[in-house]
Amino acid sequence: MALPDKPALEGLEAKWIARWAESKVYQFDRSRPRADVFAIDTPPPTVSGSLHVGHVFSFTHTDLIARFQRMRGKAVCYPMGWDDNGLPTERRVQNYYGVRCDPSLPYDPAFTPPAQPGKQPISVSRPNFIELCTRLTGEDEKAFEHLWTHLGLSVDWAMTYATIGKRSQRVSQLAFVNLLKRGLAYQVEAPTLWDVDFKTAVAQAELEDREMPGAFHKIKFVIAGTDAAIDIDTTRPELIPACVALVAHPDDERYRPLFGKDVITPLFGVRAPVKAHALADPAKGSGIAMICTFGDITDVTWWRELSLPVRAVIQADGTLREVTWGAAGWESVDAARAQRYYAGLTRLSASKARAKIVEQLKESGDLIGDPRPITHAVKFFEKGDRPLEIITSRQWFFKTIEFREALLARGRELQWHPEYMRTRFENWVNGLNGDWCISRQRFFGVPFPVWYPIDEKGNVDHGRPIPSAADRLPIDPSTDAPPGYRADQRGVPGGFAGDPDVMDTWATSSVSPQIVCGWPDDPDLFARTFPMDLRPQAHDIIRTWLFSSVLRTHLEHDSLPWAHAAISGFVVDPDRKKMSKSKGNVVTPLGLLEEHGSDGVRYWAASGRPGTDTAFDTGQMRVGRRLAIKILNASKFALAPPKPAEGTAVPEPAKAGSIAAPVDRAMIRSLAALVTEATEAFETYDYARVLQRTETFFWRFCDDYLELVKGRRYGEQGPEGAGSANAALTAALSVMLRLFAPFLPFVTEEVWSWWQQGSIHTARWPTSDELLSLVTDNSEATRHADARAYQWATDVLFEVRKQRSEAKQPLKVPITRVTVKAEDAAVSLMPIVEADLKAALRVQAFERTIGEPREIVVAGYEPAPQA
RNA sequence: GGGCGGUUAGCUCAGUGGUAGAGCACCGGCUUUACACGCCGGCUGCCACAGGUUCGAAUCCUGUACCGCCCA
Repeated sequence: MALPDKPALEGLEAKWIARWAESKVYQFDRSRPRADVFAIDTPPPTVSGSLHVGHVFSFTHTDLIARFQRMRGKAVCYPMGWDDNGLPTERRVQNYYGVRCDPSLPYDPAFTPPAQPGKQPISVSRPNFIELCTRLTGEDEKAFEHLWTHLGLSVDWAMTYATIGKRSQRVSQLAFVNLLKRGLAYQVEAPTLWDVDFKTAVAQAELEDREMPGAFHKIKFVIAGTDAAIDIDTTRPELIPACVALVAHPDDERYRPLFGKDVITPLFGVRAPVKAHALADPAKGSGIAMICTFGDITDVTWWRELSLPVRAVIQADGTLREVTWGAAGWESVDAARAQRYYAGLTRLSASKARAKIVEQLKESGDLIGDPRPITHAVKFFEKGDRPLEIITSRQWFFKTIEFREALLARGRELQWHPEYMRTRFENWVNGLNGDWCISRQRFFGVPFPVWYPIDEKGNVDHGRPIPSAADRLPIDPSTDAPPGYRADQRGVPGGFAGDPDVMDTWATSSVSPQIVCGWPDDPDLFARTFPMDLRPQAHDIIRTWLFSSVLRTHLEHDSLPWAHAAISGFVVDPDRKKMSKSKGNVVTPLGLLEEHGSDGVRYWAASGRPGTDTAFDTGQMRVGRRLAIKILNASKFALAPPKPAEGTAVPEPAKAGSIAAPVDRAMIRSLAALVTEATEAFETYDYARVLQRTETFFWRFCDDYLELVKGRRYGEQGPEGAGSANAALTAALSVMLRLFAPFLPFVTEEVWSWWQQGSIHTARWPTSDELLSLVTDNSEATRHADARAYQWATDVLFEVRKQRSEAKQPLKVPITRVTVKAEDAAVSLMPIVEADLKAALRVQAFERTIGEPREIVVAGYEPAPQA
């Protein structure tokens, strides 16, 4: 193959993306045994979102490892998944098409969405809605795949899965049915974290604290049977009608006398006991708190541990329900008065009810002073807009809490990169306060493969769920009938009802290893890939994806899902802030790839070690691009035919023992040391070091070594010197290209194709042995002597260059004489390197004397010819 | 409130006990037949702060400050 006259980066992506796809270089060879396989549990990106630089950053890291392992000879199982399941897709579909899902409507096969979303959303049936979700995610997936291939991810696209796909549904439902059989999945009516806008349950893992303005309201509670009163500070006075008790710390002297007594709630006149519990914080407000049904998570704990009654007022849409005061459970010392006050609150949202009740409390004289503004942490659904409420409802749960110790042990068993990320996991596991709620009141998700019998009176019997048979999965209980029933028995007395909910998206993505590895339908694939080798992901989803995956595999397979977890950092602004959504979207990843080249962008991404937040820096991308160009040009030079007259033939690979010149041997040996270092660093996921060391070596190689051998390689010192130099050049180039290949897959593949067979990405990772076998003499004494000679040559090179630069002499002007004074050991090296130095520096003569200190002096330049 | 990381040149970052480093930026010089997306050279530092250990500390220990994050 010919060397290009003027090599360039332009067009390399398009050229190699097509050829790699054609030749299937990244195809997973599933005939290989487990020991030869490296399996990666790639994070499935949310296709309804947009890919941003953070994705490019972290997915590049995974690709570096995948490419390294492939070159080490592993069959790399590197799939891509699409997370199209769940709320983000529903929201996007609603906005994109201007529709909303109404599960009560029948399917309309003729429905087509309007070209432009209208002002009023169109109501569509659940099957129609799901069709739109599928359609839009299909388009999104294409755009994502285009970006990933453009970035050069070495994914086996034949293995792609989607979290809403048939196979994912089957695995997800099957795993659920297994846990149900073992009693590890259960359904219960219990207080649940609830988003009032989305009207869905959410899990602890989806919570976030937000600092919000609020106010302490000091409210008077009369002690029953006395005229005395105590003051309660609360931020949620609207929950006074839901108050079931007061609570203070058992050691709190101020309130100890009240324990066991009752108080009467203001406005509503409800008798409520005063209880003691260690979770009451004496320093918060007045030190005694209302327990309501339910104001926050602590209320739930108190309710459970103190065996308190339920008096819930907030309903699923976030408004206050209707209450008949005086009825059972709503007893009041003055029901008429309670009813009068409560009438003003009914059907108000929590925040409006708060304003209203404050007026009422002022009027009744039960509010002491003015509300005192504070800011406090309020729990939100991470995707929500209003504070979470706690609503009692029927939900499915996976048992989690009883496995706390086992999960911590799994966390210790897992190899984390970096190590300290394990702490995040442990913090989270130790802070778990309940089992994992997996029901979501959504539409586009994996349904629960469960039905319920309807009794003769038409009541749904949730106590006797009918799970699907495993071999029928996946099923949809809203269209399929349970075993032993006919389809027309749906919703009628004596018939059945399908579970209306879908699973938490993490309940599906947490079985991604099982989905990818073929569990349980392809035991051969499973045996070759599971447990997997690597889970790469960002640190913000340790508590969700990593945690839930470890839990699911622990429960299903009693093992870890993977041996290693590599946790990438975030991309941050130069001012250390997390790249904001708006900012991240301004720089489109595809634009970056086009502007700086995929190799350039990957170079920047590869500088971020695992766990380290990395500044978005187009300067580094430009540096990467320049490196790629330098590789093209240096390769062209290194591969140039030894005698230009011989045309365009590229040299043969170097043969054993063909490198004999001391300078060449020294260069090859230091490259061998680099290979050892790089391999070790890669094995410990320190890819950033591999790139940095290789780059430094390569640049020195170009600036010093290439310059030193420029004359010799063309035969100025005879055929032996030329042979050694050319053998060293090709051997070094071959190794450096392979070291760079995981980072700069396009430019290295291009250069490789000039003179090698096959793809560099399936070439053998370099070893120090392959380099050392090429040099003639590796005895201890020779190694030292060669290293000293090379060092001495570069010392002289630097010194003469410096003097030329200071003298402002053009490089083409020959230096007539350089005097060298140095210790004997150095001067005696001159015969070895003098010819190389003369050629590299355009020095006509060296004059050497023994003495110290060292002095290297340029004695004169050839006078410029008169113009 | 508890914890984890970080703080090194103007910027981005290497550097785990032995004379402070790289790239970018900046300044000066140079069209050298691989490369001007280049080459040669130069400038740049109380290694956040305060103590301690040590012959010796950017590096180990203690504390403080600030930045980011996790958990409660």
